[in-house]
Amino acid sequence: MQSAAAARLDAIFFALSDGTRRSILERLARGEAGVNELKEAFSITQPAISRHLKVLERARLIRRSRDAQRRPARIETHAVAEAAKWIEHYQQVWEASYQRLDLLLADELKKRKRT
Amino acid sequence: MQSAAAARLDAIFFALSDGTRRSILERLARGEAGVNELKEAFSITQPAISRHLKVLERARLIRRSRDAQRRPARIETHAVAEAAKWIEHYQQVWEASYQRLDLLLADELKKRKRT
DNA sequence: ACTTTATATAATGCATCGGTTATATAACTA
DNA sequence: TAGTTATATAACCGATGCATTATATAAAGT
Repeated sequence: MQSAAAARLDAIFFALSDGTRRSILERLARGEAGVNELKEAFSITQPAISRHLKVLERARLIRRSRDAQRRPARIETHAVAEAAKWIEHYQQVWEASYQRLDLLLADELKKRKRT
Repeated sequence: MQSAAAARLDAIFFALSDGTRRSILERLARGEAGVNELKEAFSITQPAISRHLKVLERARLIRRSRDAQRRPARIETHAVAEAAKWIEHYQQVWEASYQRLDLLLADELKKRKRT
């Protein structure tokens, strides 16, 4: 079984892998919105929007609240920060390895000059 | 039709949405590896590894080269930077909106104090 | 030429995606 | 209670995902 952290990253990156969902997030970053408002902005049906929101909710990229019949969605910042953290860590590991390689090559050059 | 940039982000985030693929990337961040070496590290079959590499290649998260029969994979840094950039931009937009909301609330408070 | 090694591809099975239409539910309104 | 509004859920469809096993290809070695 995967770790819980890995499963969360799965859900987050998967949610971000769809252009419509990223657009929804960008819309929500400017303020909360309900299903109907989003439906207008993206010309797909209401059920399609509801399902996208469910995916975003599963990844905890959004939270939903209640306002009479409306169930406005709003951004939850923690999840995307998790994704950012993974990327950052990954880049650091790569950077470290790249620098080691750099030294290795420099070393190799020195040896060749000597012989 | 989606923009080319959006399609690239789709591919990148999708590639990152699988734990095995992220692990492969982390392994590759420490140095190039061929299909067989990866197969040992992750207990899945060789065709499964080949397919994961294809997904990573499609997202341009890796490049492959040739070394006799081996086709070692290595990290390509540009793609993950694109993902990082989207996240950063998104966070900034959210931050801006959050600050506007802050001001709005502060304003609202002032009004209430006055009345 | 034959064998070995490394990898790719095809065929298959089962699950999930992303959209649709049709229908159900929940919350308010007259 | 009946009607309206906002959203959710179910059923379906065609496409795709991810794993498997079996087979093909590419490059070297003998």
